Amino acid sequence: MVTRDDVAKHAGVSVAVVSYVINNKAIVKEETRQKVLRSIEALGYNPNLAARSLKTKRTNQYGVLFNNLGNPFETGISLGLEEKARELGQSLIFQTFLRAEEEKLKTIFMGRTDGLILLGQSLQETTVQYFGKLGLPVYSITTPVHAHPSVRCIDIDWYKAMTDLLRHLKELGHTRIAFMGNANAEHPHHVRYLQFRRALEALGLSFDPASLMQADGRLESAYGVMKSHLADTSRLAFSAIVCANDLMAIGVLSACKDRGLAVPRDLSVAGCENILMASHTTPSLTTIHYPRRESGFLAVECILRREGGDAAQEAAEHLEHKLIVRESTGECRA
Amino acid sequence: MVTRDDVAKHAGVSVAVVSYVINNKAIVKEETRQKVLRSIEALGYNPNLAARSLKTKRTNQYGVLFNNLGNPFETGISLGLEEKARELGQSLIFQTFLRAEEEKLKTIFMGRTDGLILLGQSLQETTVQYFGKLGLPVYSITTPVHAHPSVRCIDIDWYKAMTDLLRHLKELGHTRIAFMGNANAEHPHHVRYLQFRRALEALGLSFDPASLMQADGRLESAYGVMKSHLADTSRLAFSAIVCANDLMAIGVLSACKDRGLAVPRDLSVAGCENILMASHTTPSLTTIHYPRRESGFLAVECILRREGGDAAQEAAEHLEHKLIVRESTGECRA
DNA sequence: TTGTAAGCGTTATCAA
DNA sequence: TTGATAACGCTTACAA
Repeated sequence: MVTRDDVAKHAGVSVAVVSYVINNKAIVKEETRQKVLRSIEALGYNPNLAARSLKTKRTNQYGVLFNNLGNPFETGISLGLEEKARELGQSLIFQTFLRAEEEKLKTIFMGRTDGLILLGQSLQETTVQYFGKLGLPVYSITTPVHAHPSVRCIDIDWYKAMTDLLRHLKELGHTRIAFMGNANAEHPHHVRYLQFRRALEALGLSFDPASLMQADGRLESAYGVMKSHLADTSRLAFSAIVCANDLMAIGVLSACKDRGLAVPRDLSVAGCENILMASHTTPSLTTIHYPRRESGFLAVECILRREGGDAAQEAAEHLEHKLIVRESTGECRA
Repeated sequence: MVTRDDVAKHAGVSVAVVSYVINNKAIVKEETRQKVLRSIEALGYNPNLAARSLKTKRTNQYGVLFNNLGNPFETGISLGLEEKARELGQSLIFQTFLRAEEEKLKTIFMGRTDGLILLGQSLQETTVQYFGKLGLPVYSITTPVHAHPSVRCIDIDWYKAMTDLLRHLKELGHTRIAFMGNANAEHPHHVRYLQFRRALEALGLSFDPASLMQADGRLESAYGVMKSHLADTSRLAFSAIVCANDLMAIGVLSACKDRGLAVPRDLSVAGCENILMASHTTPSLTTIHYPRRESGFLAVECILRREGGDAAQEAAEHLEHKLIVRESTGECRA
């Protein structure tokens, strides 16, 4: 390996000067600077990042915890994260978050990371404190970590989003609207459920608890839940269903197809997130667009500047959702 | 930050002993070992990974270069990589590969990586040599880097896979079969195209050059190409089409739907890879299953053991594809 | 079985 | 404007 010492020797200067040149300290005489640069080029030298990190206490690496990269929603955010990180000269370490291995995070990231970005997880008290003590900022996309105000959250305004979607359904004549998703407090979809309920109420519609379809976010899960629901029920208690994400909506579509239910004639189906597939299903899916790339951008920008909560929150307010009306929602005929 | 020195002081031993304990050197007396462990626990100590890397020249990190994580195929492989890496205590740095920034890889990964895993890219001569000189192994999934035998490639046997698929189509009576994909030599789909042609020939079928539909792998691209092809053509010159990946096949399905072409009645459509969506389109998609997770496993296992080419190649031969017949292919009626 | 001390490749302080 | 040199936190001979 070519080290800075080799460069110094080759250029006939001291090791310090090489450092100065690399780090663009202005003090170096242009002539020596060129000499050093030529040596760097000639030897093919690249600074050892581990050594630099050790000295500077800065890694230019961030840990990204995801639940399931197979979910195009998380993937979309990751793409935004990666793009912005690269632009700003930062690297990302991607890891599946496993609750059982939360403790390991401390070990894995020690001295290797300048902060953490969560894609919907809720860390434990002690973990957050640990990183806080180390001065490592933690940002969360989509899921507020209520217990820890130090963890900043980046998300769209789900109340507004749900209001847009429900108003659309109401205008089509729907009054009995179901919800599919995981409504438990620890789940990332909890916020969506809560705001769905709030928006529903604000529009003067009531919610039948029996119309809460618990599914875990995966397509197969939604498919299974809907299929057995349709098997058990002679007549649906709702004319429209809002799914916490598009994957589940697609699962619902599949189940309806299997059971001979026509969408949107017999049932209107809406998703959230607007993943690519949402526009290529049959029928195509009405959904709420979530600015995934932009939220990734924002997270990296904020964490790099270590901006306090206010700035992040303010920026997050500019994260705009958008109602996308397609074929899967139609007039209520029931 | 708590360092090893703090632990040593707290436990009343020398720094070396702390290291011995951490690295499980057997020589430490059980009593002192416990004492040290208690101190580690009490202080909440975790070894600084940058410092360790600097000393040991081992990072337990691997760089993963992808083209587009938005593609579920790459995502699937990444999930396999991540799962196995975590199991083996390794971390992954994910980066989009940009040809224009290939040079930067040397800088970004210097001293921070034990090797590179490519998801379909072809690195330049100099880059490969650079990493070779550093002793960093490079593995490629799906795309052989012909110029560099040192870069090991992990892939399924596309000749066999295409033969299975084409035999299926032939049995349905198809003789005029189109191909959609990027057939250029540098593109990851090139292998699929080549083996498609070989398999076609081996089955005694001929290929009409006009039936090569160039699309870049994305759904939208395929959709556009197919749509304009259908607009320009009064009568299709083929009765079946094989797409180099499922995304494009889904785009073709969309285009057919838009143009009022019934699949598989008017046209049989097949994809490759068997992504999740392939079983949820209308009609569902006939395709070749690619063991994405397994190929990710294999890549990490091989790169960790720094296994030579033969072992990797042999292992890769156990990577089994599988023909999945669904609704999108049917009897030839033309 | 434990301790001392020399590095790993940097950065940064302080003199020169 | 440059050059010594002391860290950074760790591993690992080698000595004790």
